[in-house]
Amino acid sequence: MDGSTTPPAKPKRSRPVQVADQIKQWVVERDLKKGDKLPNESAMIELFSVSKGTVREALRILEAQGLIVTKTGPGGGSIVGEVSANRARSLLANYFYFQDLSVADIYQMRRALEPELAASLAGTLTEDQIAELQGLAERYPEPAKSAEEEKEQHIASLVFHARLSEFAENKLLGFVIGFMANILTDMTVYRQLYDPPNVVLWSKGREHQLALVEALRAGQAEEARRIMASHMQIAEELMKVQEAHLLRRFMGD
Amino acid sequence: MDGSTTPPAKPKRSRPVQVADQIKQWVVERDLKKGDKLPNESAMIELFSVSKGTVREALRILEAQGLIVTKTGPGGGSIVGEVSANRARSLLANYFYFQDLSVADIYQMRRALEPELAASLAGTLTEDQIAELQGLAERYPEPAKSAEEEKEQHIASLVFHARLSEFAENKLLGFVIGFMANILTDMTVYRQLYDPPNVVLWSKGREHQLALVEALRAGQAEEARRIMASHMQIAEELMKVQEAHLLRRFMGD
DNA sequence: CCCCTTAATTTATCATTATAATTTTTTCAC
DNA sequence: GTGAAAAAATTATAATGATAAATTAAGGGG
Repeated sequence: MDGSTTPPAKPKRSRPVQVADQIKQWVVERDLKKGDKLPNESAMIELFSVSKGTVREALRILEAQGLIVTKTGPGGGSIVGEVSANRARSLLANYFYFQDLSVADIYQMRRALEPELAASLAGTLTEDQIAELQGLAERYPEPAKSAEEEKEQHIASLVFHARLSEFAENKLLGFVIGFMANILTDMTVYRQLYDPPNVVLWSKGREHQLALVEALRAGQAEEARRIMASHMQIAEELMKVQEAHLLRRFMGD
Repeated sequence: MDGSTTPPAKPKRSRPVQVADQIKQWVVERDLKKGDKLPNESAMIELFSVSKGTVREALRILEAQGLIVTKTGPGGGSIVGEVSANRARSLLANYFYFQDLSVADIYQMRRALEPELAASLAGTLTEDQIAELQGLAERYPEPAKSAEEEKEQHIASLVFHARLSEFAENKLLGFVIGFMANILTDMTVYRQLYDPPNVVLWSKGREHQLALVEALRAGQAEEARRIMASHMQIAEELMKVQEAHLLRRFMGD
């Protein structure tokens, strides 16, 4: 009798999910990298002894997670595809769709992280990167004349921060900051325009960004940290006027 | 009216992906909440004019993202299911699988965030929560006698931090800290045991946790922040001896 | 009233066929 | 020989139908 051969603890997992897990395992065991090929559909059908539909559902699962990319044609099939930052942000945004984040929550994080990023970036950027940041910071030399224009400027400012986060050597730090910039951009794009432009805050924000670029170029870590810290205060004041709850949408890809 | 209003710019998206997007839109438009039912398979086949296989692949995509849960039987079908923290962590871990995080990276984040969490938690916890934390902190009253035992203690300490993160009112802050605790736990479970127990560091770590619980109970935010900050220094020293690169695995669910 | 069996409903899986998209190979003009 | 167009081969994509499995509800003794 083979009564002791415990049928796995979770018979609840559907076959497509099981197959998806097997494929993942297959990839990890062989330490496959970004472009490496997986067996084609018919091979997987034999390999896992399941039907075509099941294999396809498994492949869609892995595709949804960003782990594979599938192409038709000769030499086609599925290949390992590293998860893009964009996809990771979308998937994470789905989680926070249900969590009721507030502007205050996001700024509590930004206050803690953005100065840290600024400090760790000081002196590590190439001249090209510095120039790009400077270009972003200088993009709107005049104060906003309308609420619409202020919105544009606000988004441009967030692009500055997003770009900065991509330069981070610490990928975790970079991802989290970029994710927040994304949320705030999203929120800004879809918000109602009811606030008059605040010229004073705009002006301070711009000065901060330019000063920050200088500090980064000069490799002054602590100065960069200090500037970013006050910049966060300004930015928070600009956002605080908006409603407290947000992110009631699914993000795109 | 039929759906011919959108033959959009991207014919590259496969039909299952398109259907998945349509379902998401369907859900968002109606502002459906956690347990709400979606149309069943055959209804969707009619609704979107696609085959059964296509609908099922779309459902697997949404399921993989944690957005729906599907059950068989009468009254079964798919329902909206809020994305669990666990699933979100898994999906994000897939991203960092390709990113080569180091222990130093994680601790740069922890140094910035854990003290902030501690401070914001001071005075906000119930007596039950405090008691639970104290129980976790007191779990190993004796220094580790073997490397194996130290590993257990280390993991217990991470459980303490993970639990703390769940109490956070700021869900973003809580998620990120919990995610890091997860990675470190994972890393600790699978690492080689080659370091002798470090009694001094262990002792300091334990004192920190107990003192932290006291500060949280007393509502002393700045004291809590200070304690957590030094605790992070200790913890980092304990981890630094391990290899710099990690997370070369897919996480479970 | 309770427990067991049966039925009804819905998803899960499999099998087969046809179609679409790509790439490779061949062919043919020059 | 070269190069471009046509044909063939390969692979995923999509549709359809049939059967299995799971779950709930209903019915029928006891």
